Amino acid sequence: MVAREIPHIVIGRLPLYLRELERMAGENDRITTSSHELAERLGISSAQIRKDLSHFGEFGKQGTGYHINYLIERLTEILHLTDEWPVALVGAGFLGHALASYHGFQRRGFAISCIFDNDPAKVGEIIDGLVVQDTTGMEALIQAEGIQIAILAVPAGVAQETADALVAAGVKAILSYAPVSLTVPPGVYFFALLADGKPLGERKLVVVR
Amino acid sequence: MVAREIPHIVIGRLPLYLRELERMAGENDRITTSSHELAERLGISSAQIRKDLSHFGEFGKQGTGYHINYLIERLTEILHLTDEWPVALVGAGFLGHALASYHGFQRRGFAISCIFDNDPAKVGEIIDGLVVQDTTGMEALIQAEGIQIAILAVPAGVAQETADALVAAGVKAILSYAPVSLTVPPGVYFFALLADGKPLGERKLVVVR
DNA sequence: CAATGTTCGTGAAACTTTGCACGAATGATG
DNA sequence: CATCATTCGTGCAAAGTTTCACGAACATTG
Repeated sequence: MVAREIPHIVIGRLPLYLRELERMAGENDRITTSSHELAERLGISSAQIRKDLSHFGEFGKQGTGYHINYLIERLTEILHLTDEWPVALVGAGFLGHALASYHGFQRRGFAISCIFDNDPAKVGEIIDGLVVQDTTGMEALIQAEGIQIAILAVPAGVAQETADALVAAGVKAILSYAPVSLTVPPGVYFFALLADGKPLGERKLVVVR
Repeated sequence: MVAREIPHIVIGRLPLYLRELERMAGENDRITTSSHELAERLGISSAQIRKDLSHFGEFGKQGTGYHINYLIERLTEILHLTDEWPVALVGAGFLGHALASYHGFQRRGFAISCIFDNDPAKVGEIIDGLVVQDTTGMEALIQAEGIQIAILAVPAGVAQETADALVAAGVKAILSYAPVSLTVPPGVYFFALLADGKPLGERKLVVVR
C-alpha cells in the first residue's frame, strides 16, 4: 500500500536494505531471501522490514519471501539511484585529491562536477579533468548550477564555516571528511541522498548511513 | 532528576550541545545562555534541551539560564571526555598518513596507539612515532589491548571485511573514512564516544554525529 | 491432494520520543 | 519591595515508531 506520507525514518533504512541485498546478490545461488534473513543480517526485526517495504508496495510473496534482484530494482527506483547528481568538492589538499581521483561515487550517480580551494597555489590546478576554482565564487556557482550535494575535505578549522557557506548556497547534503563534527540546520544531511517521488526541484534528500 | 535508564537518543544529543556550548564560550563576553538560545542555534526545541539535561541533574537557574562553562564541564564529565581512549588506525595509505599526523583527535582524549596495514611495503614504516603493523595480528592485538575505538582508512573494497574483523576483536566504535557505507551490528557505532557512568569494561559507547 | 510449514502484509497494541504548558525560582526595574 | 519579565524543570498529552500476532497465500512433503 503506497501511503501518502512516508516516514523519514523508513526512507532512511532503505539504503541499508539495498546494500545488504546487493551483498546477497553477490553470493552464489541466491535468488530469494526473506524478511527474517534480511533482519537477522542487519540486526533489526523482520516485522520492521516488512512494514517498511509495505509503504511502497507489495514486493514479496507469501511462502517464498522476496526476489532479491527484483527488490534491488524496486529500491533503486524508489531511492532514485538511477539519477545523476552533480557534486561539489571543497578542498583540494591531500584528501581532496584522493577523493577526486576516486570514482566510486560516480558508480552511484554522484559525479564531482566542480572543485574549490581557497589556496591560490591550488587554484587553476587540474585534477581529474576539472580546474580547481577559488572559493570566492563558490556560493554563486553552486547556486547557479543548482548543486545540492557537496563533499567537504577541508581542514578542521574552516570546516564549519565552509559547511555554513555551502548550506547558504543551497546545498542539501554534505559528506564531510573533515575530522570534526559539524552542525547543520535541520533539512540538511550528512551523507545523504535521494528522493521521495517529487519533481527534481523539490526533492527531499534523505540520509544514507 | 537522575533517572536509572537514560534514553540512548538523549545521550546522542549531548555532544551536539557540548559543541555548540564550546562555540558560545569562544564568543566574547558570553557567560550564560538559555535553553531557548541553544535550541535556536541547533534547530531543535528548547523543551527538548531542558528535558534532556534534566536526566542528569539540574544545571540551570530559573530566570538566568545555564552557565556556559559550568554546563560544558558537566557534559564533559557525563560524556567521559576527560578519559584517554586508545585508538587503532587501520590503513596506512594516503589518508591513514594524514590522520596519523593530525592531532585533533588527541585533544579530545583519542590517541592513535597503533597503526595497521596489510601492505608488506608499509609494514614496519614509522608514522608519527608508531610502527605500522601487519593486519595479520590485528585482532589479537586489539583484543589484548582492549581497544574499543578504531579509525578506518582502508580502500572501499576491504572496508566491510575490515570493519567486521574490528567488531569481532571487540571494537565498539568505528570512525570510517572509507568512501562506502558499512553495516555494523547494533551496539557498534560510527564515530562514537563515551560513557554513562559504568566501569570502564562495560561502558556503552554513544554516537556522536 | 491433504496436511504441514513458511512467509508476507497489516491492524492494533505497546512503547518511545517530542512538545506543550504551567508552577516556581530568579533577576531587573522603578 | 512590588511588579514584571525571564527561564528552568517537569507532568501530561500528542505524535511517532516498533513490535505483536494473525489471516491469507504459497511451497513442500508424503
